[in-house]
Amino acid sequence: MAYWLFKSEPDVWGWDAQVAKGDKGEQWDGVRNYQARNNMREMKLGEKGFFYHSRSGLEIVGIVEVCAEAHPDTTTDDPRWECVDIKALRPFTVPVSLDAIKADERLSDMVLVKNSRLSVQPVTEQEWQIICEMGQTDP
DNA sequence: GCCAACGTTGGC
DNA sequence: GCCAACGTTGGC
Repeated sequence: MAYWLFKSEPDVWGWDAQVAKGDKGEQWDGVRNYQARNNMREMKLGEKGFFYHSRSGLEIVGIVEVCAEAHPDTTTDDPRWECVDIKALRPFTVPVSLDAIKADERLSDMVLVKNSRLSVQPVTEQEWQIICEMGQTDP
């Protein structure tokens, strides 16, 4: 069981928008980066990920679940781009800020810290546990 | 809003 | 296949 992290600008597509889609979820479209796409191809039904607000949020605000595996991105005719569907699972009791993540030595290898530009990224099980604890939320 | 870092494109 | 130019992302 792998864990993931999805980044989005809250002004464009935030947690509230994701929650509003309910259990059907929504495709994570618009990704035009091979690394991010490859990560989505790896995702299996039922795997979980963090939902992170970039730019004007800079914090992890909730947990999402993959509810459809990789399929063509319907927002483009270019067959190279695929995406998964995700649905909101539960919000964090306490959002976990980028500052808090950077301040924790155990999280210094996180992709979020090392490669801030990757919008869909893997999270290790250890990182998953630590961050859920920080957010006072069930993993 | 700025700009560094990174990814992609395209001419050679 | 290299690399300069360009576009985008995202922290600050």
